[in-house]
Amino acid sequence: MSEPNLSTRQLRAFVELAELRSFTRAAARCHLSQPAFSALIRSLEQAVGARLFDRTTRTVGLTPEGSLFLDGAQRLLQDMQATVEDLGAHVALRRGRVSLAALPALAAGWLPAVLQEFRGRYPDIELDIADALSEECVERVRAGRADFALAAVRANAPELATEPFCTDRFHLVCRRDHPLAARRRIAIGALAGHHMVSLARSSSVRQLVEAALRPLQMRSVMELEQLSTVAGMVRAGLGITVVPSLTLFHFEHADLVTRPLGTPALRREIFLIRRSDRALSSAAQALLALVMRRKPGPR
Amino acid sequence: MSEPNLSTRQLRAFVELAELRSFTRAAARCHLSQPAFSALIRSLEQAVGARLFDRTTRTVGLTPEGSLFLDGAQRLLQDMQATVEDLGAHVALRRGRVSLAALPALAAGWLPAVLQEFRGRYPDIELDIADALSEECVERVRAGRADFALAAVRANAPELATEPFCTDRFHLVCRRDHPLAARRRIAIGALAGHHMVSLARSSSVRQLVEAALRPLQMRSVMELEQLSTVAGMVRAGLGITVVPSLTLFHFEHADLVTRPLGTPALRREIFLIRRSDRALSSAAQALLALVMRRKPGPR
DNA sequence: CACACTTACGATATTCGTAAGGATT
DNA sequence: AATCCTTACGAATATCGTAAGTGTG
Repeated sequence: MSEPNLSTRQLRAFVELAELRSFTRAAARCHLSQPAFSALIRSLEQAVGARLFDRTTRTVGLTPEGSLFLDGAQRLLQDMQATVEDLGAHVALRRGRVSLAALPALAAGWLPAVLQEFRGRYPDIELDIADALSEECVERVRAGRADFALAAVRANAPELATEPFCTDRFHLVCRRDHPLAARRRIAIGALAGHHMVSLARSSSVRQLVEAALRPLQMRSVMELEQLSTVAGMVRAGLGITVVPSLTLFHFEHADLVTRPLGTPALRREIFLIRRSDRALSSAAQALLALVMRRKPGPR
Repeated sequence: MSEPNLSTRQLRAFVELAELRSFTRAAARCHLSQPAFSALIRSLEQAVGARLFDRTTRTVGLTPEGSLFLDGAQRLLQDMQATVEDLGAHVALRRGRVSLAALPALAAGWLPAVLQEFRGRYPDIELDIADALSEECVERVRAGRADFALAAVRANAPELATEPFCTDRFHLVCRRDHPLAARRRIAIGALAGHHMVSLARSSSVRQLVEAALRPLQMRSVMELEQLSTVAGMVRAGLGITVVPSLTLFHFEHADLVTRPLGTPALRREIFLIRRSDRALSSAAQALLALVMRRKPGPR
């Protein structure tokens, strides 16, 4: 009853014929022989159940019903073209949106250069970046608010997939004039007895550091929130600290030195979290590809 | 480049699959075998140049691009259906508009019953009726402001076609106590010497009456605009008048009698005027058919 | 008779359904 | 093993182009 089977070819043929008022010329524009074009128009008229053209052998003109249909046909063609082009723009990465959640350590130090390259390549794709702690990163992916995430924990929800992304070595940071600064590699035990400046106990870095140092205990524990504060403390000679390599940019200062920690190396793992039940959009795929290609190497 | 050839079948298949998330069930709804349905979806994906579904063997879901396209596909289908239905409504005379221009004599006396029948049959078709003198009737058709017209003149424009519609006998109207009222048929010559009440010289009725009576001259000529005024004058005994039969309803009064005039009958012809270069809309065709069927017979 | 659309018809392409294949639960 | 989608393939259908037909100026 209400399921006419029309094709864009029919509609385009109709519009061309309405404008050119000549089967011969309209057929040429549609790259069809004139009889085939004639049949196409006939099939359209049959599909919509109305005679759309009055053909005398000498002249072709729209019927009143045809005039009525012309508006709709043009609108439909335009809408269809716009819809398909919009889709194409997304596929071709000329448009779109990608959302990424990442640990602040990654978001501040490593990510900006990646995003700059991404924006240079796909200037019209919107970037939605969240710097969040690992748990919130995972939650954002789970809730669909992020296409994928880089976090320091594995996801345990069934609809989420976790894969290793990179490893992050722990480093000792101390003043250049500190005794430990003389060594190139430092074993964990060497930290014993030194004053430590540390982040708040809730921070994942702190938890990982504590776990790595165990059973060593820290001396003069602090509860700082910001790594830049830690850096200030260390620079002032209040102690040493241990941080993952991705955060070392906070400590780039002439008075400070950084040394890899542990043999074998002490490290934490960063994971890539994504939904397993939903494909990534083209834009997200593109960002993911770039992220993987510019993955930080082991340092 | 920008001419994707989509069909409504593809769009409908796409929407069904997006909703049912099952090739098997969606194929059934589309009355297709499952492999044929699968091919249909594949052809759509190829046409728009994007993968729209993610198929694992166990589950089917839209890709992000597919979600994007779903809105457009649904909108397109709905618009197409509405457009075709609107066209169908016009063809089926459930909707539309017809414009008719007719002489006041026809518009007042004969037309109302015709329109009433038309409206009874096609209650939702808008009627645009103009009562106008013959020249304006023709002009309205020429300008496209009327689909067709009933007038007392032939059209001479090349894009207009004129065909006879009906003939309109002239009648004498006089008081019942007038000497002429005694006769059943009255020759033209019998009018000589009687006082005449007449319309303005510009009226077509007046011109036709004068031509018909020639070389007889009228006595006590008046310049009235309205036939109802003429009727009043005749009733008052100021004279007799001659009018075409279609206007006789103005003179239906107990004191008045009407008599056919002339042997052979004195008559004017009413013509149907329409454009020859443009077809009539379905609504106009329907009204025309009814008008022809209820054509006034010779009286 | 020249032009423009329609009809006729054989050739080509597309689309269909059945049957077999492959992957996942 | 059962389910679901894809691939394979012969058959039915649709569409195409050439050529002949028809009506009009």
